[in-house]
Amino acid sequence: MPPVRVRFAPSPTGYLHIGGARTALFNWLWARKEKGTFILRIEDTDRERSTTQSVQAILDGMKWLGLDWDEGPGVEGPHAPYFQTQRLAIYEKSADELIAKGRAYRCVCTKEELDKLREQAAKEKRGFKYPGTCRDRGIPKGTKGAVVRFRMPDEGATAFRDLVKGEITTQHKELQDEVILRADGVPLYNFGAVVDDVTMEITLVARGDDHIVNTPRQILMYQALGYPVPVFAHLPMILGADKQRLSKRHGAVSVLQYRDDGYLPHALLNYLARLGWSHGDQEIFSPGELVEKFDWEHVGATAGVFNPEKLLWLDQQWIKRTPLPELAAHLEPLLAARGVKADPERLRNILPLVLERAKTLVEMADQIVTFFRTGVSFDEAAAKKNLTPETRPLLEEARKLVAERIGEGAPALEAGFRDLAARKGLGLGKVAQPVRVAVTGTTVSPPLFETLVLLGRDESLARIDAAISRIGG
RNA sequence: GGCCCCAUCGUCUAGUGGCCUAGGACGGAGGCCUCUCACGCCUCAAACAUGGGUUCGAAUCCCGUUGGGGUCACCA
Repeated sequence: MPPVRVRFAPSPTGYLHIGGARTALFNWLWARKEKGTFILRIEDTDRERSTTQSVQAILDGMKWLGLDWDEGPGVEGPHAPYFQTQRLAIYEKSADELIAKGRAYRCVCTKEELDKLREQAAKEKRGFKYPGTCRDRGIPKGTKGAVVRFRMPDEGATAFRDLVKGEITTQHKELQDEVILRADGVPLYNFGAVVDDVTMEITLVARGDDHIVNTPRQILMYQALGYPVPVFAHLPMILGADKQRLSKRHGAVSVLQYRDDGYLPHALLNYLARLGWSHGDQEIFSPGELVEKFDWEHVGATAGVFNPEKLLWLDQQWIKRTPLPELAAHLEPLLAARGVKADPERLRNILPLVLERAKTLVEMADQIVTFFRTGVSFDEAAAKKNLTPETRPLLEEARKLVAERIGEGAPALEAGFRDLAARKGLGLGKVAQPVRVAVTGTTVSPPLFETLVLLGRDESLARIDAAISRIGG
């Protein structure tokens, strides 16, 4: 068996979206598992819609996810260039070959003429098919405005065995002579993809199942060109909650949006992999495990609904599993955006405290900043309920306790507070809650005693004092 | 509409003819733990779309129906 060569071939007409990312992921996984080659090819033949910003956005998305490519933009390789618009000569040569073989021909029918016929057919509720007007006219190379059409066989059928969908057969009478090369030499999708997959020696094509209809046509082109046909794997669509194909209407669909929303790339990778693929009952997979365990047998054939809540859960799981230094690195830009330049050593001590109660990095950052600021802003409702003349004596005693024993560590502080509560005939919660509000401004926080210790003596006392004076009286 | 694909809890899925009284996960409900919030743990509710076959036996194989999706460009 020849070495595995797979590719992800996005068209740069927007950001890298969830569906594209999953296609890229499955290709990447297969390449890495088989020690093959993963190629990134930019299909920028739609000159109207392709932009360099989109190319950059796709590259950035891939990099953030850790889907590194062995050949493609930036790394090049033996089949460079990897932008289709830079490969025009190759398509022209292939098209000429096809014409010489009688498998394609030049055509001067205008789009306007054809659109008219199409409209007419629609009005009469008939299917439209290119009538083959130019099939045998022998229009020569160089004719102004001439496109190249592929000549589809009139009879018979083409079948292939898809790795996820199984046997798929298409009758040739369903096919029509489609344009493969525009007058300006820019290829259309089916042709460009085939020529590139051939020249780049692609062995397996994994893409969205919206391409199933294209596959028989492409197979016919491989055959006409005299090349071996790769294996195909058509991945089911990703749907929104309304079971419609996932789109902007469904909210966040850009991979980089998830980065900005505080998701870990491993979490998104994990989620995307499990959406359409499974390995028994296992839910959590590191990228390494994915590479090790991925297989086509367990890729499902059913379209899947994107479930943001499960992704959120996975993110939380990955926050808990990510090594602290790595987590700190992910957090750094978020903290910087909040005006905090965190001392690494201190941050490392704080992380374990907030890690358990955050589902995203954004939530974590929001919980961390209080440790690096002086003073606190009070949640009105929390203050009103907990910072009252009744709790003032408690706060004063708590202050004394903190002043005396904070140096002994969190367990000692806790013992002291339990003592205090017992003396007052109260539960620990009754004493701790006002102090929590005093120190954090809210009723929700990491464990109080650890929080105090991490805040340090001076800041803890300052905050308690501020709370007491807020009560006044 | 033609053609193609798909069909297990609300969602992601396990299941490849007997191990299925259909398993896991998210979400939901209840509980335990507890200084708050989380985490964790326990329990519960929740599905084989439908009708025919094939077979000793079907969630698993075949056919129809229904439902959903895709595609019908000089877009990809």
